[in-house]
Amino acid sequence: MKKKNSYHHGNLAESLLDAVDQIATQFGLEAVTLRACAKLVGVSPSSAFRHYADKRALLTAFATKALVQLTESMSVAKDKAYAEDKDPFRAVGLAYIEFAIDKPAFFRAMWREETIYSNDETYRKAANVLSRHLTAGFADTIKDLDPDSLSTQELLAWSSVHGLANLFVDGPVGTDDTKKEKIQKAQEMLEALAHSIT
Amino acid sequence: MKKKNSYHHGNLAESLLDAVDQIATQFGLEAVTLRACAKLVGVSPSSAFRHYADKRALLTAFATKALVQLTESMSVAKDKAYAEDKDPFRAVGLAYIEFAIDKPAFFRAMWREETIYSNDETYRKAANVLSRHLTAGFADTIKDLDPDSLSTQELLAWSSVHGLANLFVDGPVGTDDTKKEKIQKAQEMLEALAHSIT
DNA sequence: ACACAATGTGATCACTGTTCACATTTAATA
DNA sequence: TATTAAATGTGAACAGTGATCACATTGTGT
Repeated sequence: MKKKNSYHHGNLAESLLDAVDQIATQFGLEAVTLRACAKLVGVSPSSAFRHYADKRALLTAFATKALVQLTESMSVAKDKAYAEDKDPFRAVGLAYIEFAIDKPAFFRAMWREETIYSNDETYRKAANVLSRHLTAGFADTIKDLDPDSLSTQELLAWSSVHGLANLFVDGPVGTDDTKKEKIQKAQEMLEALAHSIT
Repeated sequence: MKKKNSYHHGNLAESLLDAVDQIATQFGLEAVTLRACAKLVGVSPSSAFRHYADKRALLTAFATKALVQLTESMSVAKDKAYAEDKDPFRAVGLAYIEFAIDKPAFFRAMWREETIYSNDETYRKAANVLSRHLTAGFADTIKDLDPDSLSTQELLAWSSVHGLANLFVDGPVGTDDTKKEKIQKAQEMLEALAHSIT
């Protein structure tokens, strides 16, 4: 990770994203400051603008990274489910919720329209990929006629999973629960949901 | 609404909440500024601190107001459903989603842990009342053994509704839809959900 | 009528995002 | 290799932000 000890940093764009993660994880997304990120990376505040037009652009890149990571998590979970001959639907749904629990900073940033440029091209592309992987994860349990538009079943599945993740991260559900207890609740919900969908 | 034209405003605490609503609705929650609120109300910036310890305290009050309003909306919808001999479950769920569509600023502020004092007493009280009304709205269609803890069915119901509301407000679902189209999707989802719960 | 609590003000502080002329380094070209 | 151009980092500045505090004004209870 560390490069030259001299004038040029070498990997500033990526390092700034790490700084955002670190600060957001520790103090919350609202506490993320360009200056704090710069200081954490060991660089002057203004240097950030060589890589990101805006603070908002930086957060957009961060949100994009979150989308990619979540997609990856779901993909892994799905493959694993297939390999172990388990239900991919439950696995993918659980991966979604687990991501939110494990990386709340990323999860929160992902869809926060007001703090990112949601029209940014790479962001939109990542969002589309995620959407595809979501429906693909459901593909074996849900009849999907049109892969480009969400069916009602898919919408129900996504909404439930997304809703529970949000209730865990920002809402009043599971506040005093351990991670295991949360996972337990999530599994129960997915169970009930699976019955209504299959 | 307008009071004296003199030194004392007369209703500053409440007026500031209106200002938050107005600014957040027009420019987004992130654009809400103490100074902008004060200016909108026609008062000096520092006067806000006589009524709210913090900017965060102001936003907490705003979130509390949102909780109360949503509770009221669901309550009305439930009563209406009973009066018209319709399914209260669908009515309450739809009210939740419709609130998010109609008042995104309130909806967003409601659960944003990072920008409010979620331990504030009146906030917690309002959150509890909402939680009760939610489960009460489901009461006729969902068997509820323990009214103090959410059953799996209730959790699924709340998650779905909350998730779709979030996907509409901040996420990638229904971005180009009219309100009617969103409502339509919501009803379809609730329909599918009702089948799995009853 | 008077004192006192409540409420609003203006000046001021540290901090934020952002800009810009400038410094330093790397890469490309001759 | 020597020289130039592009990329990248810097420091000083700017207006706008939340917050504080002594002070000004008004309302209330005795």
